[in-house]
Amino acid sequence: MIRVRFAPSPTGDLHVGGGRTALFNWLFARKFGGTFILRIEDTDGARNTEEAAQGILKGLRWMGLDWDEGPDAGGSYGPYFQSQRKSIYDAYLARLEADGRTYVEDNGAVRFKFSRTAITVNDLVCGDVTFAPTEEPDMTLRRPDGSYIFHFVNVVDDIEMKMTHVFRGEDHLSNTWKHIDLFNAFGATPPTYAHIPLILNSDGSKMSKRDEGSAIEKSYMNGGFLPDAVFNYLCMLGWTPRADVEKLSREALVALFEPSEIHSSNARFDMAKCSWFNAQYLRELSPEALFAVARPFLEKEGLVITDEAVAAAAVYSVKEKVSLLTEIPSWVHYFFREDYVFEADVVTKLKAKPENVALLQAAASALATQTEWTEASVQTAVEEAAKTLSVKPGALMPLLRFALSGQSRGPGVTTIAHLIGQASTLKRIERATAL
RNA sequence: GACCCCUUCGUCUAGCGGUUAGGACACAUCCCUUUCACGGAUGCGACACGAGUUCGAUUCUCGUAGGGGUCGCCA
Repeated sequence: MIRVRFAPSPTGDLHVGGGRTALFNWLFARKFGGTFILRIEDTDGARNTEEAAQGILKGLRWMGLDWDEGPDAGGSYGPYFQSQRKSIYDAYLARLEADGRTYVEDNGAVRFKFSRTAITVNDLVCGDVTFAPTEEPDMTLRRPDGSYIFHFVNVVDDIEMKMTHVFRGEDHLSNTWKHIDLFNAFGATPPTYAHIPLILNSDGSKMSKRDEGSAIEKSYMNGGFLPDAVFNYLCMLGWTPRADVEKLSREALVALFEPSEIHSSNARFDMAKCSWFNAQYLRELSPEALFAVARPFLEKEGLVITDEAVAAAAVYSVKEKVSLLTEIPSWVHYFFREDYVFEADVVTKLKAKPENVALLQAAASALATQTEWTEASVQTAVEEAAKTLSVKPGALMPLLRFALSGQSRGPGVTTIAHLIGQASTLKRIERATAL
């Protein structure tokens, strides 16, 4: 039975690297019917916070990485907060002490006597990596205040929680021999490791908090991304599924996941490609689904939604023009208010030719006579007006767009007119001619 | 400083001794088009360097350079 875990330390927001580590563990568990455990490594009381822990859970849930054991999920190997497992660590430390593998410093810190033998890490990604007998000082297991150090609790919990595989960042590879030394000291079999490459900034430097795309909540949840898109993109960073396309569903990704295919070289983060994935997922959303995810971003920009059907249709009309949900408000704001601002170049274009006012008034006259108000009837009215004026409809459409939206880009003019209604359409044209 | 991992277009990558070195994103051009987009087509563009091994190296070996990581009483 496969058991894997994601073991974050709640010192800050969920990082994109952590999110991907959790993602690979999750894929592995789901593919092989294993158990995905979430363990909070909060042994450093000075740096850990409850908010950070909650933030991590929130981020994981948003990404759709559900855990089978852990906080809020329970399980037979809890508690899943290391801060609540002190008695277990005390018992394990006692075993080491009984075997003469530890010694106490003057100030009370407890150290582990390394075996100082060559240790080989059999890694699913990096292959066999052998570390020569170490010359490093013995490592500390317990601080003078009685609290435990990461390496120790990490190993003890992996033994206690019966982990079979450990997918973690490559930054841990250099320390893995220490963990194996500990497993050996306990007479336990180490799990199979898979150290995944790190995610770097676009310039190749180390990605850390504050860098673009580094924080799940700030960059993605609040940045207008869809969970599926982020999930898909992160999979492509360090792993190439054997498929002929890159856009793949969660189900497909789970089915395709193969640990040995994970790359061993670091990957640079590319926000443009991540956004491209988002655009792809955005476009396949239904009007209702798109409106549901876009709504918070609309309201955040102060747009007041009075008619949900119209609002949903308005949002849907621009779905192929945006990549991120955060871009939607600027594309649809005029659907929600009459006092929209005319963009500078629009005003310029409207005033460029004196006859524009007459053209708009002619269009308004034709529009005013329509007894039913559909996209087709709007189209008909504009064509009639154009015919009367001996111009092409194409000469009228841009002007109407400027008048109805104050912008030079957007959905089809007939779509805009239909959605805002006949009265508003006529009022907006009048307002534009008065500029 | 020591040790570990890594190195194909700008980016993510395919490739597992013989290929016109393929794809995706980005970028450029064209088509479509009432705008902006979408979509379609085309183009631009890479094997870090140096030795070996071999009939033949992007591919195997070694070295160099470069990037990343670890060496905490952080995780």
